Amino acid sequence: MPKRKTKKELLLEAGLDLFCEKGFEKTTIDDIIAHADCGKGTFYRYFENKDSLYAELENEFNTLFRQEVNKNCHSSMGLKQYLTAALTTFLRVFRQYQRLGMLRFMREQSLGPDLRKASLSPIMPYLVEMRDYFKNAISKGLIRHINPENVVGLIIGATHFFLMRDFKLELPYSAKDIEDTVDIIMNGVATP
Amino acid sequence: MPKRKTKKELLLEAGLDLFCEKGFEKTTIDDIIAHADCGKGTFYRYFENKDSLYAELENEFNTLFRQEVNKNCHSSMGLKQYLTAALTTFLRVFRQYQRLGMLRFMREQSLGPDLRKASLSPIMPYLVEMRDYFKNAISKGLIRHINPENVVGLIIGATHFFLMRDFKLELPYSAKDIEDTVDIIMNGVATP
Amino acid sequence: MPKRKTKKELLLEAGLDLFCEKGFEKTTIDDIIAHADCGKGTFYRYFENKDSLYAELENEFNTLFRQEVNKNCHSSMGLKQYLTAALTTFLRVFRQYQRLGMLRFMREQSLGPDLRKASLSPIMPYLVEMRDYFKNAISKGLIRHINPENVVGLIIGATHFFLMRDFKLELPYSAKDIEDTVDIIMNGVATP
Amino acid sequence: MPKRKTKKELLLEAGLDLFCEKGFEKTTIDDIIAHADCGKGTFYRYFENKDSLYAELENEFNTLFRQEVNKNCHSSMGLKQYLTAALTTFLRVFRQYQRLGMLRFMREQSLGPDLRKASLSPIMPYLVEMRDYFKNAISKGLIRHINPENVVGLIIGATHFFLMRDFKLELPYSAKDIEDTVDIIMNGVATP
DNA sequence: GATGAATGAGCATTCATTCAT
DNA sequence: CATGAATGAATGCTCATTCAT
Repeated sequence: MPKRKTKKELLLEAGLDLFCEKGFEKTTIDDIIAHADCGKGTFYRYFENKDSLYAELENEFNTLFRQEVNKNCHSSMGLKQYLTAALTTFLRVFRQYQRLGMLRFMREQSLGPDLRKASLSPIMPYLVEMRDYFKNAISKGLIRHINPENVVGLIIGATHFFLMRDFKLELPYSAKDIEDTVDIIMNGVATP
Repeated sequence: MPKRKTKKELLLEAGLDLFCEKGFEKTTIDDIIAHADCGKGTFYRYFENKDSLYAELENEFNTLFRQEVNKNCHSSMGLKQYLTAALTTFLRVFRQYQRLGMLRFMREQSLGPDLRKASLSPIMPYLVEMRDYFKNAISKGLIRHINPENVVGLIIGATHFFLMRDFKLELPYSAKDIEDTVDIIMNGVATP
Repeated sequence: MPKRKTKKELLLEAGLDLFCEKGFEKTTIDDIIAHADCGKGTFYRYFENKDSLYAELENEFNTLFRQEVNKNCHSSMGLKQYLTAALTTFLRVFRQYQRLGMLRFMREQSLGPDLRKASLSPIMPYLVEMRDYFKNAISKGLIRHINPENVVGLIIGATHFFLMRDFKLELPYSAKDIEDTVDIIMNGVATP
Repeated sequence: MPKRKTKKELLLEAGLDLFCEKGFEKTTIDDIIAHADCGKGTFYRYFENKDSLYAELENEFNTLFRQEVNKNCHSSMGLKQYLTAALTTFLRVFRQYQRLGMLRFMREQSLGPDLRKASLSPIMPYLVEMRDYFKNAISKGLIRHINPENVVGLIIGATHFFLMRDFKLELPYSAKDIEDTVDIIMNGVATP
């Protein structure tokens, strides 16, 4: 028995749809309530304003992201396995909840420096964990002496590249692309 | 003898400053003319609207980007040299004209799919050239058989990562970071 | 118990008053809302723009005009009676709802040919009916063989003259004027 | 040898063209100078503002009107001849200089009562003369005892009707229409 | 004379927010 | 709980007018 959606859920969904479709700034509250098929007063019953609806959407995303990373990336994994898991998870979460991921991405561009830093904080722990994985791998002799942050950078960067290429050119990434990327990061491109 | 700036130049500068400071949507034309110290009519003498001022700024950026890439990255370069030149140039252009670079980046998030594709086109030639460089390098036996697009992806991705880290956390990249990144792409992280 | 006027009614009235007083073009929406004592948003809740408020006023006028003509002019009337009824009705409607009548008149001068033709269409049926009355009167031998359209022309023309004289010189027409005019149309000015 | 048009003449012509095409209010000074192919300063050298350009156009029209009436309508004429001449002249002047005639007509609708009266004054002398012709005709026994103003009214009204029908429906009047109208005014429509 | 860059008052329109029902 | 009429500050844009060259 599919539970009937509450007005609040309808509004959140409408906000997500419209923010993604037309951008945050260009979406009006009138748009949202029309999409959610409810009155203006109802919007203000559940949300203080557009920003606060956005904040709730972002919370949802952060929760999902955390769950997925916890489930898939462990410090006990081998290097190749870990790299693959991290890249795969990042890509999957951003794609599976694509609209939320994009939304977060778009939104934070228009914030001032302080808000921008704040918006990073729920993501940071995972990046720190990742860095620690590589730091650890260096001390174990699994990888060469390289600033571990730059390894993280390549993974994040590759994620960004694949998503952007998909977003802008509608060219989705394949399993082979991930494999290739992990291969480059592990072994480099140069012929031995 | 410092040439007196024209009203149009003042407006372009004001637009750039403010778009970067407060975002495109939140910058009003009143803001721009106050910053440029001129009347409202003057704005509309030179620009049809805010979008058209933005478009001129973007043209400026594309021109600068093209010039820098042409000057610094040549197909005759060796692999290491090329990777370093590409990464350095990308980073420098985006940073030197940082506000323009960021602006372009921010702005395109709020466009529909078609405009998004269009906004890519002036950048594409350089990405294609880069891919061709790697394709060529494979046939010469300089690098292993890897989809050259994924190599491009790592360079673009790394650029993005360094800029974002700077933008969001105010942690600028160093020459060592670039060296590290080139090293990883060439030789991989794994111990031999 | 005088029913309270709705905001929309107040706006329509204010529009009518002001269009007549200062002309359509010179009346601003600020004028209208000040006159109607309501906020700017309220105007845009009920009307898309000034033109659409005007269109509603014109509809009102056309409805009133139709009702009056239907009530007062019948094909069964004798010639003198019909001429008097037509002239009287036209004059009364335009005067009773004087401001609306004048307004329509003023407004249509500034329209392009197509809109001008369109603006005629709700009036045309009554002119056609009138022409048919005279056509019929000719075949019955009541009036001489004269292009019936020219008879209609004289009635419309006389209406226009009386209204303009009133409007411009503040010299209203009298019952005697109507009688005279009907007399001329029936019997001519020449001595027998 | 066709003299080259002066800038002022070009501006007057442009004003006339555009006022007629788009109405007085909707014509901007920018439109006018573009049409006349001259600079903005030049407009203000010759005219104080749009109204003063209009006033010059109206003067032109009044002069033409006066000349034509003086040439064609004389108190020595017989009744039929006079009626025909008056109607013909009015129609011809308004049509021949159609745009000027229409323009005057359109413009005066948007004036306040005082300006409206003022705008009548250059026309009034001819209407007064006409009334005097009929007053005189009554005393000579040429026409019946009828308020002469109402006869004038029918002539002016018929003029208006023919011009409006042409303007709105693009149905121009014929010589037969004029003949008919004169016939009605002289002899009435009723069968003897 | 002729020009057009610069101006800003004025106007239409949008949209977040409030509040009585 | 839910609604939507009412609001007005904020914003984009137009256009008559001025004035230095």
